[in-house]
Amino acid sequence: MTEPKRNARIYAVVRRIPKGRVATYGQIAELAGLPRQARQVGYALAALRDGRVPWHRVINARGEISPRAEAGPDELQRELLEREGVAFDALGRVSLATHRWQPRLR
DNA sequence: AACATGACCATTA
DNA sequence: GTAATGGCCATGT
Repeated sequence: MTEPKRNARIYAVVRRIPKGRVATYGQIAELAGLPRQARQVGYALAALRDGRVPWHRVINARGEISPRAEAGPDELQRELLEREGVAFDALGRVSLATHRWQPRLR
């Protein structure tokens, strides 16, 4: 219960991202019903301890892997994405136009 | 309570 | 393309 429901909502959205696709923090925030709260998404993912959530599919609006304090997870994230077929350019960026997850309306 | 920090973003110049 | 600015808000000191 140290965990707010808001986070669970965010995790639920991240879990819907299909393999081989990526989503931005702002996109997740909006889909989770928390518009303009992209930072809270990043915070929620940083606090994440649930291994069922594909956190690596969430990148920033520039198409880059957001740099963390420690350099370890960054490379892991890139490797996981490449393994799913997500391509990075020479500058370490993903083409959002190509790989961005576009959920269908309901 | 104030203040700083953080896996962010859109807008403007 | 870069830089500055405002918005957002949980968490820790």
